[in-house]
Amino acid sequence: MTRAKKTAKAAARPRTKPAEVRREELLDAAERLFREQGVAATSVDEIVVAAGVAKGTFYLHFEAKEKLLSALQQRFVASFHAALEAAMNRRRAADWQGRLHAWLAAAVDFYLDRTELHDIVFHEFRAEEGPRAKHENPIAEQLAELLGAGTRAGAWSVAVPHFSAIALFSALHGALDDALASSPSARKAVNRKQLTRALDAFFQRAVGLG
Amino acid sequence: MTRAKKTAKAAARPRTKPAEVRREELLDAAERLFREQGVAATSVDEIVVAAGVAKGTFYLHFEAKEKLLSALQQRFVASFHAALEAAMNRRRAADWQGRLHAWLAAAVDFYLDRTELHDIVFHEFRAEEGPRAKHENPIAEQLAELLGAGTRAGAWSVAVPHFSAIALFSALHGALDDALASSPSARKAVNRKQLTRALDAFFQRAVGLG
Amino acid sequence: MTRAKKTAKAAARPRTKPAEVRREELLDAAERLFREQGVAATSVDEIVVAAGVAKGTFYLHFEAKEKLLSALQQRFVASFHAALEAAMNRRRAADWQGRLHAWLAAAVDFYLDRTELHDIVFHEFRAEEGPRAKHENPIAEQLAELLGAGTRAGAWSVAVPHFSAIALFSALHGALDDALASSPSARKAVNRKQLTRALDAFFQRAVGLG
Amino acid sequence: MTRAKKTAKAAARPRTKPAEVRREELLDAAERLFREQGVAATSVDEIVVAAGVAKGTFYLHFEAKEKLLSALQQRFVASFHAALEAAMNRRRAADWQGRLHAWLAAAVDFYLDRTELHDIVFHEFRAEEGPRAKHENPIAEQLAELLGAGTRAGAWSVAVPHFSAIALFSALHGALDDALASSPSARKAVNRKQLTRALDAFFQRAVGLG
DNA sequence: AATGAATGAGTCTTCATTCAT
DNA sequence: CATGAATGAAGACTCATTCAT
Repeated sequence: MTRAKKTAKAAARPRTKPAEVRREELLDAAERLFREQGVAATSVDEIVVAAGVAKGTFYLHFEAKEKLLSALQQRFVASFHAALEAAMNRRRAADWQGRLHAWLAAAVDFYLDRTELHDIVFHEFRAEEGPRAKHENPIAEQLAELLGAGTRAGAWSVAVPHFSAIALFSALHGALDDALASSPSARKAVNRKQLTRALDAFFQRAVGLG
Repeated sequence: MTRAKKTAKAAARPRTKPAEVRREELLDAAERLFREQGVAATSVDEIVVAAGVAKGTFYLHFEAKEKLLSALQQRFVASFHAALEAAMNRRRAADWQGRLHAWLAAAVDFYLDRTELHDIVFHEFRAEEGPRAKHENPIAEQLAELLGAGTRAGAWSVAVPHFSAIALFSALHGALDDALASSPSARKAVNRKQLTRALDAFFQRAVGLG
Repeated sequence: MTRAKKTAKAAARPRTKPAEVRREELLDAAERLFREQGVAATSVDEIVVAAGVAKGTFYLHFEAKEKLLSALQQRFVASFHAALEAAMNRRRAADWQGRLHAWLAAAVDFYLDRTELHDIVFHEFRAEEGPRAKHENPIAEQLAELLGAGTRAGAWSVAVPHFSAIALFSALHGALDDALASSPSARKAVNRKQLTRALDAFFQRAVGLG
Repeated sequence: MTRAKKTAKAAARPRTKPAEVRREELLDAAERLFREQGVAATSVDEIVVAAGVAKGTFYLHFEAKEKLLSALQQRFVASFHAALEAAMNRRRAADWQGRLHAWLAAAVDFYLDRTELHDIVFHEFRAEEGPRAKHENPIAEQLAELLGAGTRAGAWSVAVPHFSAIALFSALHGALDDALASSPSARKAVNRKQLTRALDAFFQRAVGLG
């Protein structure tokens, strides 16, 4: 009840910003820190300092640290999804193989360019809504749709698109992780061409074109 | 709590045990707790209580909580590995398809019967020797060997066994996770038969037999 | 949340009200919340939401949360005082015993009907102007006047009215608290008749009529 | 998981003490601080500093700050009770009036010598076990027993000892509070003799000897 | 080998109050 | 009169690890 004291500090600050902007700034700051040090190792304190706001402001925009993580996850998935969609749409609608390849290539790129965030957002996140909440992986669903449509169009044959999509998405993920783990520090040195080619072959076989 | 009341309580306790035994007991206690509540939610305190030893004893056997987790991981992987090996060896050496199927079926069983531990040991574990330590996944390597040998024997054709093994292992893992996430609470109700069949088909295609 | 969406919502609201009205609304909202959850557990935020005003408006009417509590106290005491005055005045001026009894009976009723508020306003309030500010208890003073007047009129004998009033007021308060604490949940089940009779006897003796 | 750093500090400290001693030290430190600044204004941090232990040690002995307060309450009540018992027992068993007077005089003394603690322990304490937990006031019960025994012995007449005891205890409490509040800062200047005499008279009438 | 009292840095979260609009 | 985004000090509590016995 007695918190009246204050210390005059920074002079000119644009005190108030649209909620969306502030929220995004917080998200950006957190993303960077999470990338650099991991989620658990990053405190709310660090986030607010990085975002240039007071502690309380954080809780004005996120109920808890965990909710920020969820938001980050959604943001990441949404942009991943959009990138893949865009890549696919650069091919003709009827070019099924082209679309599949485009999807794959874009996924490899996106993943390799955002490794840490990907991990953070998908692995380091547990808790909330009990164990094993269906993440409702929209990326895999996107692939499933492609697989289903291609099958219906006679471009290839996939019996259970959802299943194959999940399996392929996981395979992709695993292969990339492995490649990353193998190239010690020169993370960027991973041979994308080669990797993409191998995955392409794997996908081809999976859709029955091997 | 007073120094004097020491003799009265629990007279006959085998105060000191061989290091290996104690270590194993700690591992067991931790495994159970991790399974029940997750790693982060389990404190060293709870572990020692469950193992019936004093706090300090923990640090006699493990440098840190993290090391216990590594040990648990190794223990898990080793038994997983052994189970798969055994399953494969129940087939004739020349029965490549049989061995592949046996490996897969055993993996599905092992995984579904030990879900939480698997997660804990593979997902919830980060840190230690920087990000992305090569997990040196022995399970995938085991599969890689099978794939390689089968290829050399002309049973199927897999160009880069290590790559395919990682991809298939990941696909397996992802498919199981997805299945588990979809069957709300009836976790055990996952249709193993059906799942195994789908995975079998996926594996077949992957090795070029689709 | 965006600046633009301001006109759409709740069209006709009487944005500005006379200070007194707003103040009273804030007091009402706070009273309800304090009753339901206690003072400490009620935040200014909750109060303004309940009163339907903005945070800043609170501080337009009260210097601090503490001041609101004081105001609530005064309001409570004033209405308590008025209720007792009214009850007494329903008896003839010369009917001293009747007036004393009326005072007592009204006090019991008022107290039992407003237990939580009473507590909040009298117990849960500390701080402000150092410890032990003279509460300037007007209720006790009202009783003191009655005791003094009755003594001067020869209806009974009380040597030091202020002292006896304080003591009797406290006794009343204590007895009611005890009765309330004893009747677990059926707070309203307290036997008012019986309690009033016992207090009556106690008061009689205290004024020398036992 | 990474809290290994340490700063060498104070050299010779008697690190470990019997739990009871530590607990008592914590209680003492808290009592002093509570007296000086009030319960709410005293942080656990301050308490541990005053007690010369680390933060964690506090929680080794008390589940929460609130529990410390309960413990303090019990300690206070117990010593209050004992002081009154001792005072009474300095009179002959048959000297009922003497015992009643002794109880009263001792209560006045104890109270006036420990005002702040008394307040803290009885007022500033709320919460826990729902509102209005029966404090099971042992002091009042002690008085009730005396009143009952005296009545049975024919020394005076009190119809419902428990009721009268509560009322008298409250009257005592209220009168002392009022006296304290009236003597602005010279708290110790309260005229004990006079106060005790007035209370004595009040008690006399209450037991039917007025 | 074993003990367990002690440590203390670190974490998240709350909330009364201010002030630019 | 009114708003509500922003503040930031303060608080309670946790827990991996150490070390004297």
